[in-house]
Amino acid sequence: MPAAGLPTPYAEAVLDLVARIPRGRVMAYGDVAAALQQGGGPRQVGTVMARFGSGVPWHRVVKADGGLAAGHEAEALRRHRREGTPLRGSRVDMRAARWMPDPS
DNA sequence: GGAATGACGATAA
DNA sequence: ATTATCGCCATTC
Repeated sequence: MPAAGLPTPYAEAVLDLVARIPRGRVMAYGDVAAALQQGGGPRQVGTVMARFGSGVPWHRVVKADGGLAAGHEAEALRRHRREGTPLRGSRVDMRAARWMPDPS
């Protein structure tokens, strides 16, 4: 596995947050962006995951409608079934599985 | 330093 | 349910 290019500070912030999403829960790309409280948006988070996501539980980051990560649907679905994420067919049940970090 | 890129999101049809 | 379009904005070219 070739090492990824140098992670930007923004990328590190994204990865830190994604790493603490609990088992069986998820965050939407836009949720991650909002929780960071520093610029950026859903697309920026997606770009970071595409480049540096290999080291974090990337399958716990989903689309706002519960859709799984583009290009890794099969893999993500398998992992969610294994860790008990609330699903509705091949989509995550956002109402039940959505997680936001504690404000502490 | 301007243009292109893209694990997205909301809305419209 | 699905496709099409537009807005968003850090990063890359």
